[in-house]
Amino acid sequence: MNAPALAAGTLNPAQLEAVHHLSGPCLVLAGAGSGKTRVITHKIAKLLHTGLEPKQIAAITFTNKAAAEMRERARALVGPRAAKELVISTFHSLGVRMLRADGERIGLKPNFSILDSDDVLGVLRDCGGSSDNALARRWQWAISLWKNQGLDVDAAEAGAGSDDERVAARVMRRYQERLAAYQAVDFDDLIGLPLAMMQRDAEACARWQAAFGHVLVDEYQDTNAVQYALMKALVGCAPGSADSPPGRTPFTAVGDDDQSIYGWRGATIDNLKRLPREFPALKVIALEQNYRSTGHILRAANAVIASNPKLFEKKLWSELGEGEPVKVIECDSEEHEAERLVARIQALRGGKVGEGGSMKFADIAVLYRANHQARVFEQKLRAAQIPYKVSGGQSYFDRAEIKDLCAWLRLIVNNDDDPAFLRAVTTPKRGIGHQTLAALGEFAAKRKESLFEALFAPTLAAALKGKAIDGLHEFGRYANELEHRARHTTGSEDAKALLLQWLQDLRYEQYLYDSEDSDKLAQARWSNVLDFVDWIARRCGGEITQEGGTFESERHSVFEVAQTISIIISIAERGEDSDVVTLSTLHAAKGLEWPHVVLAGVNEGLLPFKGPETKGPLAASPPPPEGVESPGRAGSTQEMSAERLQEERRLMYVGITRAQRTLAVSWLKRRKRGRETVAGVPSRFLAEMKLDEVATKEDPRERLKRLRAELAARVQASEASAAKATEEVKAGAAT
DNA sequence: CATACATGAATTTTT
DNA sequence: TTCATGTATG
Repeated sequence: MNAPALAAGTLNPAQLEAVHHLSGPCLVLAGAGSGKTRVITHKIAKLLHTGLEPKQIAAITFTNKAAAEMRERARALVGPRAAKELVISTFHSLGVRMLRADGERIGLKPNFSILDSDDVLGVLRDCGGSSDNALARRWQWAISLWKNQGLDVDAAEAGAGSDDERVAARVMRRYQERLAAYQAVDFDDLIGLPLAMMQRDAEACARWQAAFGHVLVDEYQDTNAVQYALMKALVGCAPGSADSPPGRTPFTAVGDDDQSIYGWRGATIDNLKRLPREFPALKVIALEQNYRSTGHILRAANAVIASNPKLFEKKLWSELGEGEPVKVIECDSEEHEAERLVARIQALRGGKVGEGGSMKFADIAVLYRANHQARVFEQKLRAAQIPYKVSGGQSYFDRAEIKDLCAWLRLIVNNDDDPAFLRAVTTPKRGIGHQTLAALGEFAAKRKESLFEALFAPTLAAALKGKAIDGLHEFGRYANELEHRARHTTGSEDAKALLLQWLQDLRYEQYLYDSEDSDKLAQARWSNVLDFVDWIARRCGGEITQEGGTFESERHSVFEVAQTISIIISIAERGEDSDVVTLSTLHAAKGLEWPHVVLAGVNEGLLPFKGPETKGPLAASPPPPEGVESPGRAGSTQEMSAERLQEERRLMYVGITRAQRTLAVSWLKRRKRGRETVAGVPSRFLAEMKLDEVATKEDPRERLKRLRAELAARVQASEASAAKATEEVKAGAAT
């Protein structure tokens, strides 16, 4: 992917300018497919060349995947030694690094733990005294948005406009107290607390400002207010250092306002608007040559985005020729859409669409607005025996069995991590039930201690029955022992032995088989667990055997590895190289590209998305009074806000610009709405694409072929399922 | 009253 | 797909 059309090592004039502007603040407006990663990596190389140490260069991204990719690209340019030392990390990892080093200055123990969003949800349910998941999730969203805007509890409370918001603010106050008691932080704190630390502690602030000689920020348009503040603090705009500015650290922000699609989670384009004002010396460079798409595709993209107000003028062009016209596909229903799509994929495979010969499945992507749209496509692709993957499927680390084990690791790393304690103490079940834990919780709360600390209090005996106490003590002793061993076990071999022993102690495998009614599922989970063990063990270093020999790498204790666990990337998306069609949401597709792209469900209401009601985190707008019909139902009377519409338009723009060679856009003439089907309206964005040739109707011959293929697929599918069924019966009989 | 099953509805996502 | 709600049954 991202194959540059230029000869290796060559940059176009705009790219060169961006790379060579080293002395001051620089904003690179990188249009889609304009070679932005190239610019960043070349700039890193250039900075090294001018004498900066690798560890003085910070490149900040949003995802671990992007960071890994960037390091990889940099490695090709500057070699493995330098690449390894470059500080290429996400905002969050950088935050962790800062807090582990200096968190104590704001009262955070160095071994604080990081709550993932499920943990947070649990704590919030607890704090709010509600078992309603949906409600807790709204609180979670609201609190996260507040934090992303840099608001603390007091500010949130003061700004709360509705009753719902006041409740959320109250829950937030208790939530923050809990976090402090647990010595835990949530993901948003990983940005906010380092910022607070720099603002409150001049010494640490100066040290971090001196640490970097240049700061690069990728996907700058996705930054939120707090991330921007942290960036400014790092480059020397923090209040604490105003008296002695020895010159700010130069920085490079790279982004594209036309691809800003995360406003709903706190990203703000204000950060782009403010940059020229707050850094008058800012050099703005636009990258407008596109190396990805052909003329028809690019023209459609430009035409759509032209309807948005412009922050910076920018128009993409390419030298790749006109290519194929964009195709519009009209469909009778979602099923019909999926079938026509399958037909198209088969045609592409046969080399009948576009000029190219045999296409790989991996060259094709189907993009849509909302996850649930994938369902029909999956069904039809399976029926046609076309391999596919769905992006954004739940990550490896979301799986229950992995979370179980992570809870144990978190607990030994930070004994005060109560959510981890609760999960670990109950998995596997060891006869410690709700009663016991509730009593322990009350006891701990009274003493303002964590659950684990309370465990060994001599006075606990008064609150609990002897048997319960014994169970708890047994658990506590074991956790302590495990912690001790984890601290002193290094190297992958010993680590693996320790971890396997631990699983045996827990009888975890047995537990999986007991709690899962299908043995097959239990088996799959157990194999996940073993993968996890291997993965941790590998990170403990020591002798590693790889192709090409055996290496001695730096040794880490299991304890150290466990400390980093919640922030580390999931096991790389294995099987990424396999030849499968991609199904993805538009959001998840950002930054990726395919030779052939289909945008599905480009309907009014779906692509400029319009929910049943206007939504904010807490705007679960109360139902209108009896007899009053609220606007914005089936009839599209209620207009969405201009901001919202513009973000939807940018989403469309992102979708279009994912395509390299061919693009098809499909929409539904009829949509199901509850029980009845209603007429579908093509998205306004379709008209905005200003396509001149439109081939919308299904050709009768194509239709015949599709029907025949569909029939064959059904026969095949039923045969396959029959075969599978008999096999399962056989397998069942065997066991 | 609690559990089992069916039915329907569904923004977008990372850390 | 998942999640929550409603109905029917014990």
